[in-house]
Amino acid sequence: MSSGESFYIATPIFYVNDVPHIGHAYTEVAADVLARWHRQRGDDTWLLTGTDEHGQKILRTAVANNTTPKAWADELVESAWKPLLKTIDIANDDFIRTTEERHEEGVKRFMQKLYDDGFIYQGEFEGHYCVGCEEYKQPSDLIEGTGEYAGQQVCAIHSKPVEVLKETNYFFRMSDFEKPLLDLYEQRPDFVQPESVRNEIVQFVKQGLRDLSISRASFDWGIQVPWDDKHVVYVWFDALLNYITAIGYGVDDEQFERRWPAVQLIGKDIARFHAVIWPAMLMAAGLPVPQRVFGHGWLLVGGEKMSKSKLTGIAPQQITDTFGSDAFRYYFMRAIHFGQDGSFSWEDLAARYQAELANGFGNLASRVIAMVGRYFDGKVPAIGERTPADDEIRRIAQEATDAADKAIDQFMIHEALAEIWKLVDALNGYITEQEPWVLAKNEETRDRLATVLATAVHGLGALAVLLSPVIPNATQKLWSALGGEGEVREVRITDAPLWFGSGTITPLEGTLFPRIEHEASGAA
RNA sequence: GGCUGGGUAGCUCAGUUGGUGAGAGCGCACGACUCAUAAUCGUGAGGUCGCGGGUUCGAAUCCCGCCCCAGCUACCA
Repeated sequence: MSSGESFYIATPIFYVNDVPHIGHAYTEVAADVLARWHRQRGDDTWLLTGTDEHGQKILRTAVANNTTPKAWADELVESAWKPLLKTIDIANDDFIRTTEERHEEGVKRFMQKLYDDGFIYQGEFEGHYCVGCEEYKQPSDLIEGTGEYAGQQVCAIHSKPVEVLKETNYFFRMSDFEKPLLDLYEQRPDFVQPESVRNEIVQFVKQGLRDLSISRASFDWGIQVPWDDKHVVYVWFDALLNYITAIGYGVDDEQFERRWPAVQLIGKDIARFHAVIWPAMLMAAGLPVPQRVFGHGWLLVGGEKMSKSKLTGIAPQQITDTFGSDAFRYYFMRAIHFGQDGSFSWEDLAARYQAELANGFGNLASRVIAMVGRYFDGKVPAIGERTPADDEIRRIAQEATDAADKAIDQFMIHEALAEIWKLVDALNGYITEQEPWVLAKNEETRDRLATVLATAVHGLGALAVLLSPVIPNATQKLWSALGGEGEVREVRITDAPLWFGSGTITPLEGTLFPRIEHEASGAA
């Protein structure tokens, strides 16, 4: 694609009360890979992530921990969430917290506008309130009572009748947007992706939309409704707005115009909020809807959805401690068809690490670098007369670059990697067939040896550039070893197959991906 | 119940608008090679394409029914 375009990509913001697990990390890595790729394509790229810090749940846990919600959130942001980004090498451009002033002011501005324009009205929210749970229950959470409560609907947790309570709330006229939303899905089939998520959303909206209660008066940990200080904004309404408050909605028009609309990467479980409520809010405010909302699948552990409530959550650090962040990033991007659910297992992770990263890519770098060192004292030789085999390597490098770039455009990260890996395999095969160690035995084939090794070095350089968005650390090491100039992450993707470095090779310290001796499975 | 996906080699998965003997990677077996991280390269074995019907000259691919798995069915995020 052409360069210089704006590419603003946002991840969902973390609910601070959650415990970071590989699901969070997965979304972040995917967004980061896309962002890094676009940067290397020369696009005007911006990656946003952050934290969602309001709501009753946080207030409660803060109180339970004898602290204030703000202090509680501060603690979690510093101890859990920012470290997570570091653990997996996320190069985000901004980090927004919903307790920041820029966000709170933006939310108030947005609310006021919708209120002034008649999209918000006061109404009565009626719900089934369970005193035990201290919250409203959905009809589906209720069960038929037994014993003394026979015939009544009772809370499934406390087995006691729920009270029907009314609360005066502010409502957003979401029902007004049923038709516009359906038109949007119709006119822009790729607005919600992948197809499976889109179908769910379309079906849902076709069933009809109700207005949305967007304020709460029963607690105060949230952003005040500008015209009524007894109410705070419903957390989701507040949280969704981070995508625009972070880029200067209402205060920095230049920045806003430059970035918006965003590409939004989410887990499919929150597709409804991002593909229904969020665009409806934007339409009400007269703003463009996101460029695209992409809902990726879940990580399945042992065939089940990994979740916070079940104990299947795995901390990213468990993996990076053993395999490193590059391997973490590579594994999840390669092994899982982006958009679909994918299974995670320690066995698969270890197997792919070994077969693909260590034996495939890492070893390729080792053997090439070793031979240049041995046969040419580390000086990358000049290419002589080329044979069809040499040209074929160039062709594959070019093809991998084009195909990967195309795949990234469609968010098919796994496919981009598969395309790039064709070059890894081709180079390993090329070296085996050309037998440079045989050529080295005879002075008459010295020129041929030079051409073969130079071709291999150039291929490795292309790989360093192409894989940089996914495995930034190993590729930088390789790039430096090959004598590449500057930072590999600053080399244009399209220049990958055109790198014909002829400098001096500095042997790697150790290997790119060292073998990992057994007991790799930290958790059985 | 309704809706959305999925059920293809031991494992993880590809299979466009139906068409030459159903594919890849890993794993496994055998062979080649030795530059390299006991790495690499080649060859091979392995499948009633969930089940039962139907349409068709021909279906993993279309239609009907059924079974199994997962998710969604809105205001906790």
